[in-house]
Amino acid sequence: MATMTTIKDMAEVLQVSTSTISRALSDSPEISSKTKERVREMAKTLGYVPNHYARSLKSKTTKTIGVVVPNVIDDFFAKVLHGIEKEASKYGFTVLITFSNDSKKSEYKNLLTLINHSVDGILISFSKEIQKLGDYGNMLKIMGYGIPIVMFDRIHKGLPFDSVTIDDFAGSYRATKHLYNSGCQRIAFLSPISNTSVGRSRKEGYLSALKRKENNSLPSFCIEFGSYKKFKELFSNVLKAHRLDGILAADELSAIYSLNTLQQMGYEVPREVSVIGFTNGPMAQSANPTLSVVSQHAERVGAKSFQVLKNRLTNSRAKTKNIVIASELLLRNSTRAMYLEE
Amino acid sequence: MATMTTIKDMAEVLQVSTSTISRALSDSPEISSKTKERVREMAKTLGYVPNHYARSLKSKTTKTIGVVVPNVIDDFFAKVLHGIEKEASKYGFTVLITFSNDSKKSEYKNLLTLINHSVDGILISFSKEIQKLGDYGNMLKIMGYGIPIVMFDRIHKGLPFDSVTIDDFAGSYRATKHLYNSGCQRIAFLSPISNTSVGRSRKEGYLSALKRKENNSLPSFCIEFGSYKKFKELFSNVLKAHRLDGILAADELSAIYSLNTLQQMGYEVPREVSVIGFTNGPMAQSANPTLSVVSQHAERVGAKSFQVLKNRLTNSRAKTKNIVIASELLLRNSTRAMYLEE
DNA sequence: CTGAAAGCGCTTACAG
DNA sequence: CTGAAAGCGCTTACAG
Repeated sequence: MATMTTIKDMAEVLQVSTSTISRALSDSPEISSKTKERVREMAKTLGYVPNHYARSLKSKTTKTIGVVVPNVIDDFFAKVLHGIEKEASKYGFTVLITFSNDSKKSEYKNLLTLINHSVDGILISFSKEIQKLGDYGNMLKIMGYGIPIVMFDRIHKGLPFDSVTIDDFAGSYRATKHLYNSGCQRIAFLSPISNTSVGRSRKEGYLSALKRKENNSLPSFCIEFGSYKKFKELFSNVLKAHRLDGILAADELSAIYSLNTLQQMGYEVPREVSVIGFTNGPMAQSANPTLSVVSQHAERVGAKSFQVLKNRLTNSRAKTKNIVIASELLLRNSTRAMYLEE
Repeated sequence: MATMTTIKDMAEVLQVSTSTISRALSDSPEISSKTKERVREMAKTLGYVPNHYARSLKSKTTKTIGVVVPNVIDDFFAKVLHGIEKEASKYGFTVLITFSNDSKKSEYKNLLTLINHSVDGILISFSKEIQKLGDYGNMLKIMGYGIPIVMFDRIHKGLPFDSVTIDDFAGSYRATKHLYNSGCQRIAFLSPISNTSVGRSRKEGYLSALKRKENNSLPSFCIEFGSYKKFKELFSNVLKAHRLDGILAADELSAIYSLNTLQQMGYEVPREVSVIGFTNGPMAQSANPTLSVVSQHAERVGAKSFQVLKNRLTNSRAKTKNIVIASELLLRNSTRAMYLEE
């Protein structure tokens, strides 16, 4: 901890009370402008920085929020974080970021850490583990502290918190529809996140689109896996067995991996097989051919999440809100031109 | 801020003093095990979480460190952050992360925010702006607070802080050497970070390798740019004008972009042009052909940085340390097999 | 083994 | 316009 000049130090030097210093610093109308001037100057030359802890101990508010996020390696989360930070700093809020690494235990530990750092509120996107187990007992305990919480992306509807998500169902539905409208007949869904709320919605959107196809419904092929270890083998087997001609991937990595695998196996993309992936990340943009994606507007998700939390802070009894950010289908070169108009 | 049970609440319930509660909680040998037992149980049922702020106000130490990093979108920084967080949590430290977005002003603002959050120490990787200007006056002011600081990756040697970097010069030297040993004669260096300490070392490593080639020295082509906007145009012009046959890129994006541009222009990689990039990120791994890279072991850089800071915390007067983490040349398919042994 | 008291750095109602 | 005093939630030397 740094050696800091305190209000008391300044009071001694200027021969006034600490109350006066405190008030002058917060620009209270009770203080004469002469005094304010002197105090400010002193503060500047001494490099005074208010002690955030002492202040919040009194004021019961810290202008600090906490974030619990699965990781920062995924482009989506990295961008969300950027969005949160940018928006928060506009309002003078500091952001404490923690990573759950998709583990329920460290997620809970992080939550507690944030609470004992007296954050004013918390933004959370749940770990794979808690979403898989579906056991939100930890969150009930956390609720006992009465701290405002906003869920984003990976959420749980059973919890009475505000939420910010993208329209995963609709995004997936739209992408699937685009695939068959451009001629695909045997479309597979790839997902390493089948146990998350997000993964489930995307799967439903995919299945739903296949069922609702006007004339005849199309067969579905769900390829779900826990890790990328055996991805290539798994994917190429299904590919050959069912002569797939369209791929919808629930995340960036599986989109890229499927694209690479297809090419290595000698398939031409998009002439023989079309590919659409979720997340408009750097890999999608630099792939060859460039990848058509469902863009999630991650920064906007972050910014919006902060706004919702901020509103919750000032109005704790408002009805809970569930914000949905529209995703966008960005067509690039891994999909064919359309055969039918939507 | 959450409504929390305090030590005082528990003292009332159990009819003992706050001192006893405090001591019981910190497992002081002075307290009977019976009392400890009762207190712990009570703490558990009441969901007691110690107020970190109050504690640090007394103890003058917070077990919290701050990080100032340019961004979290670059794979390198994301991984460093993971490394820091992982290592810090081993020792019960909390990590406050802030982003400078490569701006000198917000970098300074972040530093001050961290200090008034009473972090025990700070880890920093400088913004492009401060490195370009070379004006570290802000850091001198920060030094006035006497807070331990460790620089990582983008550092400034004139400052009396510990540092952790990778061997940028050697990594670049080795990569360049590999390029000409595998037959490249006209090797260019691509850099969007020419103004950073890291960028400068990599450039020197490249130039140095070209000069020291045994028989005859090779021509150098430095392509430096501030943004990727006109990358393609700039790059393809130099490429054609000088018939380049080898590329060393100082970051992941320019490596990928150059690879893509080469292919779009009809060059075969690596038969006609070889490419090596810095950063072993997801793009490099998923590129087609897979990209040979200088891997920076980013997580290790993060973990090591935390360790150095932690040591500094306990021994403030030790000689400053400059740790260098060895980089590694990972050969994949964007470079040819060797002609000459190194 | 336990308690009363002081103090960390601030803010703010109360008094003048 | 300014000051003395109490208190936020904790820790710890001092006393018993």
